[in-house]
Amino acid sequence: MSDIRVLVVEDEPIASAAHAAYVQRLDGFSLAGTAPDGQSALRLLAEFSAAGNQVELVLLDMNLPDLHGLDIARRMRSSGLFSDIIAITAVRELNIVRSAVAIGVVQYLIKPFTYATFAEKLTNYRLFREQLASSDDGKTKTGASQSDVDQAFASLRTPSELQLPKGLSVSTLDSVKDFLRKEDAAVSASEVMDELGMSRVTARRYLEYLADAGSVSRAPRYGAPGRPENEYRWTRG
Amino acid sequence: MSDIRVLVVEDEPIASAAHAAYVQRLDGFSLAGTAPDGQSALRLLAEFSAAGNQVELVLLDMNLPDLHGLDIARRMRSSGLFSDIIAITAVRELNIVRSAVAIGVVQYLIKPFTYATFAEKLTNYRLFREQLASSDDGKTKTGASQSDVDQAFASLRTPSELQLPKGLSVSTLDSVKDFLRKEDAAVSASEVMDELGMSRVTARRYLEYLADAGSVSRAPRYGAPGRPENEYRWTRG
DNA sequence: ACCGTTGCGTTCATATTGGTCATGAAAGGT
DNA sequence: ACCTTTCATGACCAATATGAACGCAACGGT
Repeated sequence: MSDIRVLVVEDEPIASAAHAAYVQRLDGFSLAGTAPDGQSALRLLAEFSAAGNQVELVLLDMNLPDLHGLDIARRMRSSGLFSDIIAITAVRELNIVRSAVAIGVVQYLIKPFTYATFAEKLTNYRLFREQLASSDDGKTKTGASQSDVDQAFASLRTPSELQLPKGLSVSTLDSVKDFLRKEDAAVSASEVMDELGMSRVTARRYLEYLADAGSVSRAPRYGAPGRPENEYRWTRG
Repeated sequence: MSDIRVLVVEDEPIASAAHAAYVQRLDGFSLAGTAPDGQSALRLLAEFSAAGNQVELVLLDMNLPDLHGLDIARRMRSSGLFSDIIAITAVRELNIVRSAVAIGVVQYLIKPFTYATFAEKLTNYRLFREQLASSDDGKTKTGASQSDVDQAFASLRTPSELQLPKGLSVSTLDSVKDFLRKEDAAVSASEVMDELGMSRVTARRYLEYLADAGSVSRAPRYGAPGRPENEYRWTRG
């Protein structure tokens, strides 16, 4: 099966490069191009489409200099471009999620996100496509059943857990990530301990994992007596 | 919360009446109208929209005398109508499912279906909307997290309790659900075991199923030595 | 410069629970 | 009655947060 062609739409150069690198790193996907704003994204999509080289998936940042992501999606649909869309946003507004779903957004990523989260969403999307393709290749004359469709939709939600190192759990990692995203400032292990009600050792283990994974930066905090305390700051996005 | 306004688009009079009756029978939904073909559906939608009375959900048959369902959906998007769509079809073609998803079809029903199946899909959709509304009503300053969004998508796409997985029984599930609803606080598997007199394994299996189905939230309970115990809290209703 | 003080980093054993498997009982079909 | 299927159970091993103990790095006086 050929790769899924992906267009990355993102105005910040650093984030754009990161997302592009993520795509190339993932099996089953290939990068079709990148666009820094809505106009060029629409132009690129039209060009690819005219060349019979349709982009199948768009990673669409919702906050762009010229157009809002929802507007871009609407214009895509108006001009007959029906690529699938994964929305990426930093704003935490759930009410735009519904509008997004209505125009065919299949997944929703909240910045900043780790590579693991990114890979999970795209892999789910690929599984969704593969299930649709495999159950309908003409061999069975019965065709698709309701449960086939349900199963395909189910793979589009998020059960595919990534491989974490021994000793770490998904839900705890999520708690820590959510807390770090919420705090703009750098936080120490003790602060995470107090806020989430876990032990210092546990908090530090997860922060250290995130630091190794590159999602957070780690720096010592000087000025107070005692051994310097590490502080962690979210850097993804 | 006000009802979700639904438009039924279906050419066969008998089926149309049945679907309309189904909608009226369901809590949380009200029937906005019915249309026998694509043209009148589009006209009705435009009229409602102009009257500030936008239809929020369209039950769209894919095989209509004048237009294919996909075409209707495309024209809706082109004319700025962004109601959500549940597709209904008798043809068993999975490859059009992907196109349908790209234009914002949120669910897919294959004819013939029972009322139970119908109710399941619409209820999932309603829960999806409610979750988006509740997590974003301005009370929490943290905003939405990735897991909130994931949860909402899960309830949209998880086939819920109609076909129970092997090993689960309806009556036991009801006991567990009743107990969870009664308790406002989060409960652990052990507490369910003690209270309902079942084994821990059984209690955990049902709680885990409800967590996957999106009816309860699951979070580890920190603070005590030993492996953290999961606690479950009812989130529906 | 040196040294005691301070408080976090790091390691390890421990306490509990999560998860799986084979078993047993009960229900349903033939 | 016998067989098949289904669901709950107990026992097992694996997983994961905790607390204590020790080491380490900067601060602040001497």
